[in-house]
Amino acid sequence: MATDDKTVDSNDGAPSNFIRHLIDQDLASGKHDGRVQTRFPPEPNGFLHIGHAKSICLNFGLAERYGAQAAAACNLRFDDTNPAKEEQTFIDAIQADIEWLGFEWAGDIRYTSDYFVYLYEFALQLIKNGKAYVDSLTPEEAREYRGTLTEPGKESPYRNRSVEESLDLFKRMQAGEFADGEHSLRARIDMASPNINMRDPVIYRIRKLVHHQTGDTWNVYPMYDYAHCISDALEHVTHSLCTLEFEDHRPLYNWILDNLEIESVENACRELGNFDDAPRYVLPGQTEFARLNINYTVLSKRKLKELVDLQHVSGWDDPRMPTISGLRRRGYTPTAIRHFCDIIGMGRSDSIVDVGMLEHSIREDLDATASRAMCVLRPLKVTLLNVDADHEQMLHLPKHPKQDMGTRDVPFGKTIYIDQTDFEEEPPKGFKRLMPGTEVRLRGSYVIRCDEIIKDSDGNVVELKCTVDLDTLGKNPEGRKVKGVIHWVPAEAAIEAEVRVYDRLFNEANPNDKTHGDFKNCLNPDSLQVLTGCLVEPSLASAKAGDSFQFEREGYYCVDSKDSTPEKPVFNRTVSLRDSWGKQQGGR
RNA sequence: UGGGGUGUCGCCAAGUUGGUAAGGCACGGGGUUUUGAUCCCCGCAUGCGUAGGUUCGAGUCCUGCCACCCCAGCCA
Repeated sequence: MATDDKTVDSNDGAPSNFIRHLIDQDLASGKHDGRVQTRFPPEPNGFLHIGHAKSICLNFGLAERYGAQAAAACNLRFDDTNPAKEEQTFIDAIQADIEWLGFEWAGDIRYTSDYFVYLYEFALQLIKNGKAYVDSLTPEEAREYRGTLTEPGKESPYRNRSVEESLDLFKRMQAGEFADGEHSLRARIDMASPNINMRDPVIYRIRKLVHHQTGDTWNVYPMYDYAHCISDALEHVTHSLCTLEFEDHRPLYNWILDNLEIESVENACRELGNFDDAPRYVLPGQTEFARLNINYTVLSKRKLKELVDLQHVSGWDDPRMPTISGLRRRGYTPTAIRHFCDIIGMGRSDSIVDVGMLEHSIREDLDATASRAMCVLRPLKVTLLNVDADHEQMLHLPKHPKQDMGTRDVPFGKTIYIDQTDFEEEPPKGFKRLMPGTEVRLRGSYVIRCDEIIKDSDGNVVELKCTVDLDTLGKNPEGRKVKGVIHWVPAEAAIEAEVRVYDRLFNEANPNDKTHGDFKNCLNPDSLQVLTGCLVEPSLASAKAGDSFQFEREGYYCVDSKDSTPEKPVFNRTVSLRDSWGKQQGGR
């Protein structure tokens, strides 16, 4: 372990970052008494995507990293303050995704709604202390009073309403006496603040809805800015990490906590069992980092939801989606996703990560772990002239070229299939596969020579007749070099399969760029190519849903977890192999 | 003269008291190879948005300028 290495941690290869520096400083100064408490706070209004994975890896990763030297842990808290948009199904999916990624949250799952009673009591306290008031402006009026980016806002005529009246109105708001939008609870801060978030922000609104966790208990629901900081405080979080767009909210985050009676927050935290062993109570602090952007994809819940709703994809878990569940179904592994999150780093500048980084991560993992197999995508029949029709020979091919993963059986006989693209009657320069009169190696088998081409009436090549050099199994032919190696499957034993070849969902590097108009204009019409009649080697008969393989010379594929059956197997292409030949030929 | 941020290689990104630009991806060139894969070598910023200043010395300090991002939901 290179202890003198300042930039790269030998544990995971992740570069250091400003958040780790911050925590190191806080640990050194004793600010939080040696504790590191983070939290991952998703709103259950959609599926998690790779951008959330960055946050998950950050928050849970920090807990893992500092677990040895500090009392470090990461909570999972569903930020469920808006019953209009949230659903239990999303809660279940989010939980499953985090577990799949291999992270463990501390203790029970938390919900902001667990704290509704405290939040309500604190609101009463703010009102009593003159820090909040019930406003009765309509939402439209409130917008007008708020001012603009360059002009200050105006104070609401209800701003100086008595504490008693606000108290009464707020209680009646919760009692259900008013309709949505009739009143709101606002923090009394500064309508002239250059930071719009500080212009008496609404902290409670009326929402007469059934909540997925609390049912019909509440008629008022807290706003994010109010609920989030307090929830962090109640969980005794030390470092509250969020994305850059919340930077302007930090003053409000601090204002709320600073204007609450600290003993009451402390007591609530203790009551919840989150402040038992720490030597003293310390308020959390917010730190922001840049959210993830990846080219050729879109990472906004709103846009992903739109693709699902408009059926441009089959669902949140469509293998083309950058959601955790989509990537999982595509064949991505937790290892690859976590490695990706490590290598992209953590910064504060807006950036767009090359999707090649993601592809590199999964290739790296699958190259090391996936069993090899042969699959012919576009079959071309090959009859071996000097092999008897009843010839039966079992070949035992290694599952992996470098690691000892055992072998797989592939029968060899008179008739086989190769891929149409591995034969060219008029080959381009540099082509080293099968050509008329030339030889090529059948992977794991013999060298064959093409003697005859059979075509149909349209001139299409439909069959090749070849001769086998019987003295080339496991050894090179004498006196000559055979450069090409192509994959094949036995005609009799091969299994027919459907292969779904996925490509990037968008054709433009930045679908979010307004110059393209709506992002859906950038959709790649060829993002899914369904190939039927593909032939896979018989060893794949035992493949289970989700199993990954490298189809040699093609790419990494996995058994589709939804549509594949033993009778009709379906494979998804996770990612192609790197292809310098294809690139040289002008392919992507 | 609204506020808050960010600018280091094509893309990410280290760079912690100023001491003479890590690493990864991509790309290019070689080698090994029964996967045109993997793997292994080599190459890839006299330069850190820009113009000045301080200093023996600046990506790191100071000043001005420029570009880009975020904020006017009773969304998060």
